[in-house]
Amino acid sequence: MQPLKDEDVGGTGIAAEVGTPETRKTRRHGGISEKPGEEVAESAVGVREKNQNSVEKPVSLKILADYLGLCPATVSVVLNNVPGRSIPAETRERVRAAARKFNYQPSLLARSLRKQRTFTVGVLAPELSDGYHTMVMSGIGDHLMREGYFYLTAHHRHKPDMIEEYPRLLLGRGAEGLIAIDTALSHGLPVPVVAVAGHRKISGVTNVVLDHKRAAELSLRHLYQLGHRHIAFMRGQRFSADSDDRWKSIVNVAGELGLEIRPELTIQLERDLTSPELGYPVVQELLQKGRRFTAIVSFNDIAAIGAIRALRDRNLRVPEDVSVVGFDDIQVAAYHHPRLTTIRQPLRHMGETAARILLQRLQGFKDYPEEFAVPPELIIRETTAPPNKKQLKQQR
Amino acid sequence: MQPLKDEDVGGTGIAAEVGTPETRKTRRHGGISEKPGEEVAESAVGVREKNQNSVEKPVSLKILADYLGLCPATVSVVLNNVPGRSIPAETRERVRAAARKFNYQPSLLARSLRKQRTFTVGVLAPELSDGYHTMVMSGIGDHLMREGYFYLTAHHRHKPDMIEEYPRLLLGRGAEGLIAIDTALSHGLPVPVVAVAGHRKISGVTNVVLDHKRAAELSLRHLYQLGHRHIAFMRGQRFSADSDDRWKSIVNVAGELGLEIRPELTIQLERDLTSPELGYPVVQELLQKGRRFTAIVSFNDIAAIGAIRALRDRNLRVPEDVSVVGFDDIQVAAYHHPRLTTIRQPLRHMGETAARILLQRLQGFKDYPEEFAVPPELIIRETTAPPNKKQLKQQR
DNA sequence: AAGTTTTAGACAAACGATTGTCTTGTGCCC
DNA sequence: GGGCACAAGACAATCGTTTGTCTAAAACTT
Repeated sequence: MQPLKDEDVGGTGIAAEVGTPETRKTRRHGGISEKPGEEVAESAVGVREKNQNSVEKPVSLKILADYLGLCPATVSVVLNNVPGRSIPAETRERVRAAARKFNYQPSLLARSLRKQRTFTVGVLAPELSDGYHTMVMSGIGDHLMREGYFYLTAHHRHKPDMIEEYPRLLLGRGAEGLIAIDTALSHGLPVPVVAVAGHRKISGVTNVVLDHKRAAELSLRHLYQLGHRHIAFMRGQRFSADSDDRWKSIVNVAGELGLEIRPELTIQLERDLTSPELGYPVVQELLQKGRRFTAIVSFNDIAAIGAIRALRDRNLRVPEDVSVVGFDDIQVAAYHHPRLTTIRQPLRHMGETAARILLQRLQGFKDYPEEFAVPPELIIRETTAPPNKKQLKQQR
Repeated sequence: MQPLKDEDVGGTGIAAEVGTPETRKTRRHGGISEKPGEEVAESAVGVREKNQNSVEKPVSLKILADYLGLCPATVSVVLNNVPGRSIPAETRERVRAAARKFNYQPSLLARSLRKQRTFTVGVLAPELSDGYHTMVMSGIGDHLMREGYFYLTAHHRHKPDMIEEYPRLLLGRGAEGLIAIDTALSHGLPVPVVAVAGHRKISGVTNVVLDHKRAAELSLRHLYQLGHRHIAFMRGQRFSADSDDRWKSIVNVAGELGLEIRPELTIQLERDLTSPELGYPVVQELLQKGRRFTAIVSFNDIAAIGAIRALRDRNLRVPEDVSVVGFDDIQVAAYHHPRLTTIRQPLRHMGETAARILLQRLQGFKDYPEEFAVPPELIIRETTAPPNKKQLKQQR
């Protein structure tokens, strides 16, 4: 940091002539001592405010400028390397040294206000605590932070009034764009929006979705090839944006394969749960009613785990008596007993994709796709096997 | 609320004469049509910017003021119900009606700059995707949103330079306080900080921690009472803030019970994983080395699930041959097979507590505790049972 | 009728940056 | 030595609010 000393000397020579000396004399130094050697004294407030250690209260541009005997604009110009301005290298270095010395951090708030850019986006999700949203958020967070963006999170628990209100609040907070996870937006917004697992087509909203057709093909073909013909299906909750698309694809593919979808073997999930309890009572009920089936296509892994528990509790073995296919491939799926056969949604990847598309749109990229489909993957583990002859015989 | 009506009546009579009509006429209307009935016409830009539907570009205070023929300050005063200002009820209503009509949303950015209050806090976590942080975040998010705060999230993957850098960035973004989850802060900050599962004592940082002593008592007593004497222990990863405290408590309680902690039965977790893979290879190794034990005290549920898988893969039954106690009580714990006996950490509650304490401190509450311990709970399920005689006999 | 109080707002100065325009002094050229 | 270009930075407006002060007119007082 010796340059500081040199500059002080040189600076004195030059700067003494710049502006009226009076101007400089009359400038106050905003609380920062001007003698280079002298450190800023901690105000001895005694017991109060003991938590103000290690990082000092932020220094503003103005204070820095006063200290340097420059005007704030010049300091700003130097620190931002604004092109087309002539500032001598010596002054530049002097400014940068001071900025380092006082650990100057520009107020992003003020800068955002001025530039009308916040480098902040809003993320809207129904919940924070379950695996699905969490993985997507993780992908989103990774990408955004890598690109120097921050994000505000809000969750709405599927309540329509909050789904209506939070986007507005987030925009008021300066969010330049929004990512909505599994959220039924009812209309567009004045900023770019990317929806993950959004089902509706809304102008201005890019949908990042799973390729549900392919997913249905993977799971149904798998069961079909194993020999299953009597399959129970779970439909997702109505509030879940994916439910409809996924169901349509299943119906579609079942038709192609010549598989029958029986109403009495179709479970409609209703409860807003993120624990296996979601799948337990509904399968239990199916069994109590004496329904016969050799496989279950679950809406997700969590429900599949609940379903398996319900089967076990009725002394049915998985996969010997009943096969189960999950959906999502959450982390515990591979460590469940038995290991879960499932359709992997590349959730983290979907989150990253959503973030990437949003940032592209923020950078003025106009030619964005209306929909972006991500391919699923069939992960065959231990919960699927050929149907049990005995079970089959009992049917019909 | 009837008083309001009275004012309306009284106000009308007074306010009709106020202000020169000329003043109001000559003001321009800043692009907003002045005829109350006439809606703002969508500028017909054709193909471009089709995403600007439903919510218009934000209207500023100035535009609203111009439209009303008032000055921005007055409008602000009305909308914020600033006390001690005399504005007739008629004008107030006129202002509010206009605000509703144009869906005025104050710029929180500008307001924050002016008031030096952002109602935003920063949340710092190692990861976003695992159950622990997710549950804590969920509690934090709930409380903050309930109180009208927003939060910025950052994750650092335990990298020290990021742990150093992000707090600064978050403060630059206007965070008024910080909640650090499982993060090894090295020093205080110029704002209130609450650490969840932080281990160090740092002035200005309130620690919200689990009562580890109690947790160790619950799990060890339980195993002890069942008859276990040869217990394997997992120590958490060194980067995990909880590891040390938890281990010390275990050592402590083991001493009180007269239980021996054998180095050859102690597993040191090293890998930075959030999947059951964390616990699989380490237990596998223990078994390969031929170590004898009748119970495992796992560092967390995820690792416990991996451990159980490793035991099974060596044809050891849980709990008949080996008992396993987890930690955390994550959602799948109750639905694992067998259902996991574990120590429940009230994670969501801890998150809420952290948020609550932070907000209290932000509101100037000085007398905050340095540490806040939350009691754990023993959840006995199916992975613990009395030790197997045969296993016992083989020992020693 | 003059003085005082109250009312209804306007005015202007912040908050902390960025950026287009102006000023002043210096160096250079012929 | 007069004109010109350029260097170095000051100045001022701006982003959208909030808030303390000020003013003109009206209303009340005696």
